[in-house]
This record gives sequence, structure tokens and C-alpha cells, in this order.
Amino acid sequence: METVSGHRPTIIDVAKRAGVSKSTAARALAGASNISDSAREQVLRAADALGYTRNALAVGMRSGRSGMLGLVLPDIANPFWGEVARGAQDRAADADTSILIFSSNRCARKELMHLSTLMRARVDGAIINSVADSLDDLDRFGLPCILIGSSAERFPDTCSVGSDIVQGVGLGMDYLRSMGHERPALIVGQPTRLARARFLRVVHEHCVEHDIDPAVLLIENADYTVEGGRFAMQRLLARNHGLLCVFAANDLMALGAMSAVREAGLRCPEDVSILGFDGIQAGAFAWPGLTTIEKPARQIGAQAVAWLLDGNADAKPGTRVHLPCRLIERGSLANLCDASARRVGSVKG
Amino acid sequence: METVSGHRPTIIDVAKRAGVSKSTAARALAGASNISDSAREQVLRAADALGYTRNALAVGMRSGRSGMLGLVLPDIANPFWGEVARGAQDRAADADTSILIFSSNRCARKELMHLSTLMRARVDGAIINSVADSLDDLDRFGLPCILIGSSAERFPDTCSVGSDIVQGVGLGMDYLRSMGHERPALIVGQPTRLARARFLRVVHEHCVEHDIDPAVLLIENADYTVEGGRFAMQRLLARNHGLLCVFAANDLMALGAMSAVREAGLRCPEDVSILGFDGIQAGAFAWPGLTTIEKPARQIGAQAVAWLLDGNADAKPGTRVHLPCRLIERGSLANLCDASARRVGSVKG
DNA sequence: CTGAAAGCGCTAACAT
DNA sequence: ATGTTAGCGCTTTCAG
Repeated sequence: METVSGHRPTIIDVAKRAGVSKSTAARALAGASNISDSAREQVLRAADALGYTRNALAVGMRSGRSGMLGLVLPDIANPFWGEVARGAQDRAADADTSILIFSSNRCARKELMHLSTLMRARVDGAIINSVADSLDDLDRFGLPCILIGSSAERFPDTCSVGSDIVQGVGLGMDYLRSMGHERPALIVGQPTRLARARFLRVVHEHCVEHDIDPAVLLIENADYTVEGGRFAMQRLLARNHGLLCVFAANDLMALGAMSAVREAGLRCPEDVSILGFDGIQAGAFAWPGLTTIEKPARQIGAQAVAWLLDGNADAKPGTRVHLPCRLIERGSLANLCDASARRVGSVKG
Repeated sequence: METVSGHRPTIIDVAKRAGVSKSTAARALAGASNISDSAREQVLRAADALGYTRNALAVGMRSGRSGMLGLVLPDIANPFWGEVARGAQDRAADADTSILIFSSNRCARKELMHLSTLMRARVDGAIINSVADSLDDLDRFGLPCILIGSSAERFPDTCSVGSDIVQGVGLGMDYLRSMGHERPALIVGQPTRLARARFLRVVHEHCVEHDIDPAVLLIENADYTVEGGRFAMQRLLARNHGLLCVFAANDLMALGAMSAVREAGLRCPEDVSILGFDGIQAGAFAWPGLTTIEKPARQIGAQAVAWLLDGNADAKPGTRVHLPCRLIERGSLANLCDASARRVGSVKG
């Protein structure tokens, strides 16, 4: 291994050292077949000796494929999106593809900036959870693009992969009922959110199926944060002192609700049962552990990347993939059906 | 806005449409001064009409600067590293720089792959938390590189930014003592880890300063996971039934210890106090809330990016930046000095 | 099997 | 103030 002098070695340096032409070197490096063994050997040896690394910029420019994918998330520090990123990362690494990750911090202006950066970087495709109202800037360029998470709701014409909320909410409602909680109070998102409507619709249908008047359900809106969940729970507690059970539309709100219960001098799950929705890690460490519907975060990322890599040319615009959710039983729900089998929480990853 | 036909518009298309030459277009686009207002106007209008976006690949190739930074983390799904990534991301976005993020999943082979991908991508610099034993492949190419986190320990010749463990552990020990816990048991990392030695050294010094024989301290090794912390705590409890206080070298182990306490029929903080080290989000939702020493994760990422962007040419190799830790008081510590002021945990972000 | 040459989109001399 | 030209490092015809 020699020290590089001045500039990084190019394919020309390799060719020169191997005593062949640029093109022969390129062929050897690309693993082409139409080349003599001796030449290949020479080139490979030279490349190794020089510490040659292909310049991906040049390759990308020449081939029109940068070998990079873009991933725009609302917040990379959010554990849920971290899991999505991880899934995407792992899948991309398998295909020797790099991922440019951006965090819009839920700011539309920033997201737009990131999108523009993505375009400039000539990524081969983009995976986006958009906080913006329009995707015009995206499809204007014909960049292969997959929406993830709930943002897909707003853009029916774009392909997307997300969790199967309908199945997940159904799973939750079924479980709740199996534990004897037929009329859970609901802590949901803000009225502007489409996810909120969808959540409520599934709950509604479930109720109708089981001869329960949906209008009877207590509903509080919150903003998907811990604090929001806490306040929502306080309002719920004020409205109904005999409150037994809450189904929150995300784990953060569920966790906030849990602390509100505690602060009110009540216990979970003995006095009020709580069911979350997300499956974030923090729920496992809460006390009691938060029983929740886990979204397949990692698979969402992996699936989106796989789709982009496959070249989803055949996919019709607007195709949607819904990955199933999973129930994680921990300790935040009391079993009303069998009082002697009262569930005690246990921390379990 | 016109629909692009076939290929993305290049600067030539823009120039043609504006009725000027390539270079004039380039100048206008770059915002150079030596150009007539009318020409600039024409070019800008044409670029806009065509939906032109600069090809970063070409720019990078020409200029030798790709405008990208590499970030190699042990696990992007880990909330701590998520925060680091977020800090890096935000700082980079301010400078219109993109970040290629990789997750080595603590696999040296995978890390090496990522490093090689980084080299190929011709990133302008790299920020790395290495799990490998050697950085030869890195400095061979003279890629500006900054180590983050504890991995810096093993490579004294490379610049690094991390948290000030010495200050942080000192902060913890001081706090512990102020609460009446003079002889905390320690749950630390595995013997191979340099971070473990450093942690123990600071504790040792603190004890000597306060006339405590360090040999008296109970120590258990674990693997930085929740399970590891749980087992370590079980061993601790078996060794000493009157155990009062534990200082864990990270939050995950602290959280594991907390559940072990609970499983043993004991209470935290009434029976045993627990102090963590990290400041992960989950600690805020635990019950009681985990009192901990918070590492400045976001700043670490931001600082590393800033350093790389500044062009740290002047920095001597091996320069280290240690960012101060911060105490987060929640409810996992009992105040032995003032029994009437026994601390009750409260969930607080 | 190998070499010569064109060109991806852009910038930076160098001319005019 | 503007146009011309020469590459950046690579892949890919096209000849030989």
C-alpha cells in the first residue's frame, strides 16, 4: 500500500501502473468477462497497491444512477422514525446503496429545502414522510418516490408503504373487548389529521359490529405528544370519574395518559387500563409496561427501499402497501373478564 | 413550468433557452457579479421555466467537493445515536450540506463496507463512531474525519468530539453524595471497554478525595443492555441485601436494574436509588422517572459537523472536544440526608 | 481481447 | 460582459 501523493488515484493511475489502457482497467474493475486473466490480475493488483476507490460521483454522472436514495423524515431523533431509518439503511446496505437522510423537523419549508437537495444530489429515488401540502415539486421531476406513514393519506396518487392502521386498530379493539373493555375512551389526533378520521372510522365500525353505540365513546383530541396525552387524560378523568379504559392513538399520548392517571392518585391498570399504538421502545420501560399495537417500523423502511431498488416501474401510481401491526402485551391493561387473573405488568422488550 | 421531455434539463438547455452561452448561464446561476442584469434575468427565468436543478454530481466532480458528509453510527435506531444524527443533520442543513448516514449495527465488517462506500461517494468528511479496531483504511485516504463517542478512546491520533465523561461521572458522584449516597454500587461495561476504565477511574478519584476506600464499592460488569443491567442488579442484590444505591454507566442498564429491583419485591427509590448515565427519552417515562446524567448528544453531532465544515485544517491531529454533561433530576433517587424530604418521582421530559 | 475517443454536466481559465 | 475550451473520472461504443 503506497501513500497517495497529492490526489486520489484515478482509473488512469491504475491503468498506467498495470500497463494497460483506461478501458481495460475499467473492464477489469467492473468484472467484465471479455478480458484476459493476466490483464485482470495486473489491474486488480495495481488498484490494490494504489488504494484505488472508484469515484461514485463520476460513475453516477456517467451512468445516470447515483447509487443513492433519499429519505426525508419528520424527525430522525424520534425513535419510531429511527427504526424506519434503520430498516431502510439495512436493506439499502445489502444492495450497496447509500441513503441520504434528512430530518424536516416537521417544517414544510425545511422539507422543501431537503427535497431540492435530493433532486440536486440526483438520488435514484426518494422515500418521504411529507409534512407539506403538495408534492408538486417532486413529481415534476419524475423522481421515483414512495411515501411512508400517514402522509400517504393526502397524496392518493403516489405509491406508499405504511402500517395497516385498520388492521391495527381492529386488533386493539378486539383485544380490548377480549379483556372486557367494550367502551374505551379514545385519545386521538387533532381534527385536521386524516389519521384521526381513519382511526375513528375503524373504531366506529367495530362498535357497530358489536352492538355498541359509537356515540357513547368518550373522545379527546391531542397533539400526539406526551404532554398532549397527559392533558387529554386529565380532561377525560374530569368528564368521567368511573373511567376504566383508554385507547390512545399513539404511544407518546398513552404514556402521557399514564402519568396523568398516576398524578390523579389512580393506578394503572387497576383503576384505568391503557392501550397505546406505535410500539416505541420507551413503552417497554414504563411502569407498568405499556401494552400497545406495534407498527412495523423497520419493515416499512426496508420495504420502501426494496421497492425503489426493484424499480417499481410496473407499479401503478397510487399503489399502497399496508404492513400488518402486532399486539405487544405488557402490563397496562386489566383483565375485567377474569378478576382473579388480574394482569400485573412486567417489563419486557 | 414545462414538462421535461426525456432528460432532466442541463445548464445547456437553460443557456439555449436564455439565448446565452453555457458560461454566462453558469455565472448567472452561481450569482456572480460580472454579468449584465438582463442576461441574469433571462437565465434565471429560463432555469425556472425549465425546472432546472443543478446536478450535484457534476458539480462535485468538477469542484472536488461533493457537498456531502458521512456519518457512521453503531445503530441509527438507538435513540442516543438518533439524537446525534439529528444534531448533525440540523447543523449540516444550515450549510446546505447533505449527510449520508450509515448504521454499522456494531458489526466491524459492515462498518468497513460503509467506510468504503463513503470513500467512493467522495464525501467531504466523515463522522464516525467506530466499532472496529483500526482506522487504517480511513487515514490512508486523508479523508477529514472526526470520531464521536467513546470510540475516540482507541484512536488518540484522530480528532474527536464527545461528552465529558469525567465531568459527567463527577457530577453524578457529587450528586449522589449530596443525597447521602457515599458508596454507590456500580454497574459498568465489560472489562474490554476503555469507557469502563475511565468511568471507574473517576469514581476512584472521587472516593479518594472524600476519604472513602474505593475497594469497598460493589462493582458488576454488564453489556450496556437492559437485560445486562437487570442481571447485574440481581447479582448485586444477591451479594448485598442492604443495598441502597446503584450508579449505572448507561441508562439502559439503569432501567434494567430498576426492573430487577421491582422484581425482587423492592421499591425504587424507597429501597434502592438508581442513577443512570445517558439521558435517553425512555428514562423520562420509566416509573419512577430515571434520574440521570445526560450526555449532550445533539451537540455532539452538531459540533462534529461544524468542525468538519469549518475545515479543521489548523486543528492538530488528536484534538479532542469534550462537551459537558447535565444532571436530569427525576424520581429514582432517595434523599437520605433529609428523610422528610423523600423524593417522589414525577414524569418530566 | 484491447485501445482510442466521445461525452455525462459542470466550472474555471482563457480569450474576446 | 460574454463566449470558447479544457477537463473532472468514468463508462461505453467503435475500431482494430
